[in-house]
Amino acid sequence: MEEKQIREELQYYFEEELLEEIIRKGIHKRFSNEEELISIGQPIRHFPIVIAGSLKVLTEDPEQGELLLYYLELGDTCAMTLQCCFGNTTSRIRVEAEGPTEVILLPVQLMEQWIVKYQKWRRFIFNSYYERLREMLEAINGLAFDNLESRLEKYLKDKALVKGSQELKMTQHQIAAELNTSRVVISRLIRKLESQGKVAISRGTITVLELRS
DNA sequence: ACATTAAGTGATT
DNA sequence: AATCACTTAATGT
Repeated sequence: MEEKQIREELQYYFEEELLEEIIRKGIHKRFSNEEELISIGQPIRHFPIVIAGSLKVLTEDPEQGELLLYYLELGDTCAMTLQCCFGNTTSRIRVEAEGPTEVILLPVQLMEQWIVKYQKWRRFIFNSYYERLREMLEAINGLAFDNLESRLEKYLKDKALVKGSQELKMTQHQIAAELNTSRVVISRLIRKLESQGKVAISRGTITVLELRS
């Protein structure tokens, strides 16, 4: 993607001068599907702004597996990463490309400068915090109040929206991992959804038939 | 044809 | 809802 396109994607979020700085100081990078941007325990030097595709953010426990928290799409940035910029702590989360994705990586030192310098940046950051917190709450609500069946349903619909396609090319094993459950359980629930006409299944792909959220 | 990997299932906790 | 143990089916070499 060229500079001109980057401007187009981001111009609604930032003022001209800031946009200029983002383009000049940011590193434009492409990631392929499943590629890892940030892993747990890693010190953060850059933070990402998504300009195409999407990222997924997960927590992980070496013993207990992983859990999907939320997605980052166009114009989103990662609150957990922002936290690391201020606190100088290491990452508590893992970030991975969901399909081919393009991001702009900005050095963390710019964060504090820009907070002071640009009003729009300030708003952008606070807004990001709010959005991420809201999504996280949603994830917690799911864990606390939903059974696995409705969690799975939400997960599939969400995934279809993020991917922009109801054809999900992924194994039940992968689905199970992101919901932190076992493949066998997913297999049974998915067959149930199939019998309800909500999804269609074949080896390696699952098609979400009812796309309404 | 054979090996590997994905998915389905009954029984048990 | 998790785990085990096993089967069946699809795909790769």
